[in-house]
Amino acid sequence: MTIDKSLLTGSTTMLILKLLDESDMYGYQMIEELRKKSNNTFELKAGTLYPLLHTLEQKNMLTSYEETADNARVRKYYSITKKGRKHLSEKKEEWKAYTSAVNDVLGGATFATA
Amino acid sequence: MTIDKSLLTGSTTMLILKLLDESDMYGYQMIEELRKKSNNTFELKAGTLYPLLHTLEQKNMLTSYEETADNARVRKYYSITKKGRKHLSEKKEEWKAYTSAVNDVLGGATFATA
DNA sequence: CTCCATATGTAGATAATCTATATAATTATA
DNA sequence: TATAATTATATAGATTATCTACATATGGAG
Repeated sequence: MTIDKSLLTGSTTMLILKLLDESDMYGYQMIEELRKKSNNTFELKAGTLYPLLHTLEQKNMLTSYEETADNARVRKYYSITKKGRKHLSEKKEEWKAYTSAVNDVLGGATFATA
Repeated sequence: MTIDKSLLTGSTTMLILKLLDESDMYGYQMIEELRKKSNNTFELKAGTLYPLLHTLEQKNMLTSYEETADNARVRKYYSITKKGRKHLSEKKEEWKAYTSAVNDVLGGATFATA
């Protein structure tokens, strides 16, 4: 298997797809969810997320629809597609291979469990 | 602890420092070592490595010296400094925190061990 | 002698993310 | 009720890491 060179910088895409694999969400909600699930490690910026969502939609990994919340505020929900799920699955494999390789260099099994 | 935003793209620096933490090496050797230790996952390019080594030397994380090999070829060896070791230690902590956070989002303990 | 591996290096391109800025509605606060 | 903070989406421009491509030169194999 070939590791995508952009995996390091591209892990944000994987995380977004993972969130949407669990349920449809709107942008602002993704930022909050990512922050919570990672124990405040990820503070994804709006300026990073929205262009990324637009790109993923163009690539047919996501579809979107607008929905009016109780308070009459309009939110844009995103839904993962079959193509998006396939991409997520591939990225997860790459992530495992990459972290495993880094841990090998950092000292093998002794490091990862330290 | 705050996670360095450039950790994703910056893991190459950590890996280079780790190699030099074990023994002095010259550039070409680092590429080979990284490839071997990672089971061919990392194919670091010369165009990535050499400018990176120069930058790390400027930042006093490394020092260098030239040595003539048996075959009369001159090699430029790099040695890690105290400052470099401190930086490596910090990067390793960030790496652990980051991968842990990603794995949390990807499904917690069930993912990492799957 | 020619080709390949070794060895170091720079320039320019690409891509991911960030900061800064913009807009606007809702909710909380004084 | 005015004002500030939060919610919500969006774009432009800057930064940075890495890559590809190119340049140079030596040593060893055929």
